[in-house]
Amino acid sequence: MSILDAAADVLRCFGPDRLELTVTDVVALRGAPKSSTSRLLRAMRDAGLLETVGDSKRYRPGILLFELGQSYRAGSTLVARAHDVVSGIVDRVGHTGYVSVRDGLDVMGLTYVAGRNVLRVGTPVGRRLPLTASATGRTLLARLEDHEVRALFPGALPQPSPRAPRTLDDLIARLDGVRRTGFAESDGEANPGVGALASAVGDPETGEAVSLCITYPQSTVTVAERRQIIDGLLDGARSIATIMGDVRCAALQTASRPRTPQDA
Amino acid sequence: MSILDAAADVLRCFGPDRLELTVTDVVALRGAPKSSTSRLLRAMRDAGLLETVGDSKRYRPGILLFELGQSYRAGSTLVARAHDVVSGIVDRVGHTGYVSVRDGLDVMGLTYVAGRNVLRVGTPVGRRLPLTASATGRTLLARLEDHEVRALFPGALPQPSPRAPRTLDDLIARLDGVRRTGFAESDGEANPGVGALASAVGDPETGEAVSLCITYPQSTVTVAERRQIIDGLLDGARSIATIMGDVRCAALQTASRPRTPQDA
DNA sequence: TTCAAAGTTCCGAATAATGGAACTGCGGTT
DNA sequence: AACCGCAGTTCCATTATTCGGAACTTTGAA
Repeated sequence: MSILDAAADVLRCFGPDRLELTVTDVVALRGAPKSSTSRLLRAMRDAGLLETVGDSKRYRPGILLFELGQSYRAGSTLVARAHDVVSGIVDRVGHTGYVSVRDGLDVMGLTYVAGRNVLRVGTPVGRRLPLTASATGRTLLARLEDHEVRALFPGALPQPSPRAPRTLDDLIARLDGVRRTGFAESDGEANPGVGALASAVGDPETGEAVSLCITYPQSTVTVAERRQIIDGLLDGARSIATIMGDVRCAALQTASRPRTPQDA
Repeated sequence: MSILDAAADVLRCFGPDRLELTVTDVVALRGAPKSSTSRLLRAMRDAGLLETVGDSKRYRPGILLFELGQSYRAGSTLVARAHDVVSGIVDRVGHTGYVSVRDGLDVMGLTYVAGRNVLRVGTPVGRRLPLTASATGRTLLARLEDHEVRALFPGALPQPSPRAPRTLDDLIARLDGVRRTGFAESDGEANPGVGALASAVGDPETGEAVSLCITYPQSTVTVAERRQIIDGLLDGARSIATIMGDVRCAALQTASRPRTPQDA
């Protein structure tokens, strides 16, 4: 194993729940000898990948990584366009929106637009959601072929919530719904009481795909608003798909005018 | 030079203007042999530090770095507190605010709160501003001893704008003003037509320090608003300083009631 | 098809990484 | 004060990686 892999491995030890790590923490998490770990962490600090908190002992990701994280977002015009669309919908309906991408079996929030409403859904930026149990995740899965989806889940489906799809066949059926209607809906799956509507677009050039999502406390959303959100998402996804030449965009399957509200 | 330093060096080649890089780009930027560079970039990709765009050729920072960048912010309760304070001021005055930290001779935006006003200042998150030519930078410099400031600038001062301090003595005089009044003001320095007010606090425990800043188009700010912003910043900085036990906070020097508006 | 530029692979030489053991520094305890 | 235990660091010979020049392959344009 190269020291680079080891370094990346160390970086992966950090997370929302592990913001700072000591040498022994990393030893416990990775099982590497402590001499190597001690040297590695110091080398990473000297290189600027990590910082020591205060004088010493505890390490955390360096500001260099923060800076690069920013350019990760900026690097994608697809993300920027999606963000603009979501932003417009948020302005109209007042609910919170965000843009996210698939990473492995999770979906990760990239950008966030706070709504005007008093009851707001917290920022999902940098947070992971299970791919199968979120509207946003299913819109991204719906862009894959069924056999690709099956290949992603060789074992049992993760079951983070009772309302999430239980079996692979269950999931595939819902993905089919997403492909027909152009959007996906979550009904308090990832967070109880929180609903979400989402639609995905991709850039065939680079292969990247993002999901546009609006979330809201389920108690506060009206039927008319739901309709408005769906229309906004579909129109937005469609316009981006047209610009980028994304033929796989599910929203394109949907005629621009009439649409039957149908679970997806 | 260890491969870790080389890798960090490569990461530093990315920036707002250089979102994607090829092997030859990196060769040109770092002067390293292209065989080594080719291998290095691939190793970094295999480790997950970089991603290749589309199928190949161009590299950009990986999602791992984005994720870590998020926890950089979340790791600091000081940043969170500062963000809350700034957020409150933004709610009251409608202008844009942000929280930033010093990194070398620059100041870097960490969080951003968009104002309600039509004329908004764009997001500075992940952006660098020169330390000497920004309100935010000078509040952070004012926390250092004069000799430490002199040590930071062995050569001539960077002169990004005609309104920025020209000489070291000039700068030190202004820092003294910051220490007395508790805040710093920028008068179209970093961006023409854009004013800013800032105040800094630190956490003596960890040694980290952040600057709270409100920016606005100079044409739209009234005298009363300016007063309101300054009061908000000073009160906020003072309350955080009290919680954290930061005796060096310049805002503490200022009595809670009367204050003479004075450039800083 | 040809060509130049960009990228990759190969190689021995040079360098850096490894992990066990010994060492240091720091609290807390007897 | 001396002792203990824990976290972290340093040392060392061994081992494995990395290095950069040159040769090779791929790419994209003419």
